[in-house]
Amino acid sequence: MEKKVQTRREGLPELPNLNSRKPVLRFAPNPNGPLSFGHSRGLVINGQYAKELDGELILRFDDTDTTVKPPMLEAYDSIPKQQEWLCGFPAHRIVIASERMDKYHEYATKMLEGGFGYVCTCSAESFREFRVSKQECPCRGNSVDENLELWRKMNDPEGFQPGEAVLRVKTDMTLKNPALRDWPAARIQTNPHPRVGNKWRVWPLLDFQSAIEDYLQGVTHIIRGKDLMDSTRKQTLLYAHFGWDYPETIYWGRVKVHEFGAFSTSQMKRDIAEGIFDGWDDPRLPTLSALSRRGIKADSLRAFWIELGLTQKDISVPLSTLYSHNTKAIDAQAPRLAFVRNAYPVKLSGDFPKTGTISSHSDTEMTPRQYSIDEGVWIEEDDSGKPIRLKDLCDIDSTGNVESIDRSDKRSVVHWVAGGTPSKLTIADGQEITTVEGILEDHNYPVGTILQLERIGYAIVEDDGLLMVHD
RNA sequence: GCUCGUGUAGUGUAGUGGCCCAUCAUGAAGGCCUCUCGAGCCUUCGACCCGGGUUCAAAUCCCGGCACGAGCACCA
Repeated sequence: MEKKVQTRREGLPELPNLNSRKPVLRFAPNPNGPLSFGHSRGLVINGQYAKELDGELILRFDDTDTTVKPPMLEAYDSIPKQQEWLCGFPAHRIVIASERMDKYHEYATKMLEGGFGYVCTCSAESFREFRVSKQECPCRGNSVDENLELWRKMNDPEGFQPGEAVLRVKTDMTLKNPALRDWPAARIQTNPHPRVGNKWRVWPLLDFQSAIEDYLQGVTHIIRGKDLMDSTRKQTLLYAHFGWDYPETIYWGRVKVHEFGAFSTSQMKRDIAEGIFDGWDDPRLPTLSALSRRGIKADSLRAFWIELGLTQKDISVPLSTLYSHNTKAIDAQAPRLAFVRNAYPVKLSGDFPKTGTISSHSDTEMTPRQYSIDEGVWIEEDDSGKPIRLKDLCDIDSTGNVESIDRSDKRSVVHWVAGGTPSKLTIADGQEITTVEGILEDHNYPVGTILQLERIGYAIVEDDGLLMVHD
């Protein structure tokens, strides 16, 4: 009897409702800081579809909140670079919401003129009561002219102040889902925007800004977290008012990575300012710059997210899954080198080859390492005091007497360094960071080379030592 | 509380009524190879949340539980 072979879908699922179009996708981060691991999912998935289906990827800066999540100017430069690093191609279009404010105002006005939006002067608290009790608020009955006048007052510095008025989309106060009842579309913010200053006073909220921009850009497919499901429903109601068709929408569930605790961009920003972390690329942080510095390849992140796919399940994955992809990406190019932790000197006596070469990689062609032994070698303290085999050299007893050149028994094989240079290995393990002193075999590899430290794991060469990549 | 969503091996994932006593990866255990606790190769372990129903046939459809998650912001 033959074993039945099953066909298994590889890669991302087919994009629904494509109808032989070229898809237009978008990824819309808030530029209140550089990109993190969490953002990489949106970038990888949207980017991958755009690439595979010869479509377009729009990188959009959703920077319409100057109060809670004020934009960070450097992020407008760093995000496109990181996007290109991660996706392997630059975004086809870059859209900056704060530069598109005239459009959002235009459509806000159209909404008021069309009678499906209104300016609400209720307080947030009293509107919450209306929402819960399914009652219409008094402002809902404003005439178009009244609304246009109130809208003018929202935009007038002499008029409403922040919190005194908000623009709402008229849906239906009796909708089953409370989140959808006459949702807010824009509010007044007087903090200056780092890019456009005080040019605008009324700023759209995400659901309105994103909905209008997706329409203007011709987005065909929106792929995003399922926490935004209600956003889709709100925006669909707005699209219906305008007579537009909402893009096809796909969701993914929440991903928790155990090793990355709860990091938020704003919290990281505070902690860096306070000196708890060295910078955005501190190896303890889950930012893309930190991951890249730690030797995680863009290919590995792509493979990781594509493997997780697009299910709506909330999942929890260990970082070792990402590391396993990364090992495949780096192993063939990682020269082997010895780093002796807590170096312990051993004086060798007897006959052994004082100079020679050792392979740098058992599976690939790579320039071999050369060694030259004066009178002794360094081994790890943990390996001392017992008969051992110095890898690729000889068997010795606990005192350093050479017993055999060929491997004579099953004693453990340990790595060693002749000469070498004091160095340190930095290991970031979640929030913990430790440094191990040791002796590193001499080498000429430039900064950025990923090595495999024998019996330890992969590490990347930095200016002032080694940074652990992973086991 | 209301609303929405999800439940396949330890962790992820394939599977949309029969090809499934369920795929692949990772993990764990063992072996081979290799003078690394690396890579590669081989073997083994291990799952359809529970209860009903529809059907000749259900992981797949329906109903009810249960569990978990998210939304109900003048954040994104």
